[in-house]
Amino acid sequence: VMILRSRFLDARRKRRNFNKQATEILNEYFYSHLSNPYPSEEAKEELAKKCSITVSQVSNWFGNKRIRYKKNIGKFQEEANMYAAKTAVNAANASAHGSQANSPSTP
Amino acid sequence: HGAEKVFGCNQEQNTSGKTFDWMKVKRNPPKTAKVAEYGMHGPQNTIRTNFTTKQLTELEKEFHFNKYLTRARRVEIAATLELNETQVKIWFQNRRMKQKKREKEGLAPVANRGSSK
DNA sequence: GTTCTATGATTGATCGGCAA
DNA sequence: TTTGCCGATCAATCATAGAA
Repeated sequence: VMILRSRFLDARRKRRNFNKQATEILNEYFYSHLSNPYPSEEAKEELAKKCSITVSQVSNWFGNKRIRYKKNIGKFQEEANMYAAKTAVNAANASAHGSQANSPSTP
Repeated sequence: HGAEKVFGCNQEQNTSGKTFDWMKVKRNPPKTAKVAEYGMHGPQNTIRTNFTTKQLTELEKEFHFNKYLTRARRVEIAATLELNETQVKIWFQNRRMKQKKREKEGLAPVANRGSSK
C-alpha cells in the first residue's frame, strides 16, 4: 500500500489556527445557540465578517464543533459553562437598561 | 417570528449540560458495497470508500469533459473504474458542489485581515 | 527533539426538499 | 411513484500547530 496519498496533499497543509478573538466569537455563538447550533447562511456571513474568515471556514468550524462536542460532551462541559455564563451576562446587560452604545469588541 | 420571548427571569433555561436532538443525530451506515453476500460481517465494508488515485484521476478527467453524466456514461465509467453507479453519481454531485464553492471563494477573498503568520 | 492532543480542511456518503 | 440534483451536514481521516 504505497498510498499515493500525496495525490492532494496541499491545501490541507499549512493550516493556521484562527485568532483567539475569532474563536471567542464562534464559541459564543455556538454555546448561546447550543439547542440548535446551526447558523443560517446570513448568520454565517455575519460571523465570517466578524471573525475575518470565510463563510466556508465558519461552516467547517461549526461542523467540527458539533461533531466533536457530541462525541464527548463531558470534555466541553467546562467550556460550555463558561460561555453560558458569559452569554447570560451579555443578555443581562442588554435587557437591563436599554443602553446599547457599547461595542465590547474591536479595540 | 424571531427572538424567543423574554427570557432570563425564571425557569432554569440553562442550556449547558443538556442533550439536544442534534447531539443524538446518527447517520445510517453507508450502503455502499455488497454486505449481504456470503455471511461476512467483518469490520470492513459499510465504511467510507477510499478511491484510488487512478479512479480519481479518471473521474476528474471526465468531469472536465462533462459536469453532468448521462446514464450511459455513468454505467461506462462505473464499470471501468469498478465502482457502483451510485458512487460515480455521488462523486459528480460532490465534485460540482466543490467547484461551485471554489468559484464562490475565488471571487471575494479580498479584505485580508489580520492573518497571523 | 519527541509524543500526544487540539483543530482546520477534505471528502465519500446521508438527509430532507424539490423538480422532472 | 421513482430518480437525480442541490444544499447542508455528517463522520472519519489527514496533516499540522501547539502543548506536555
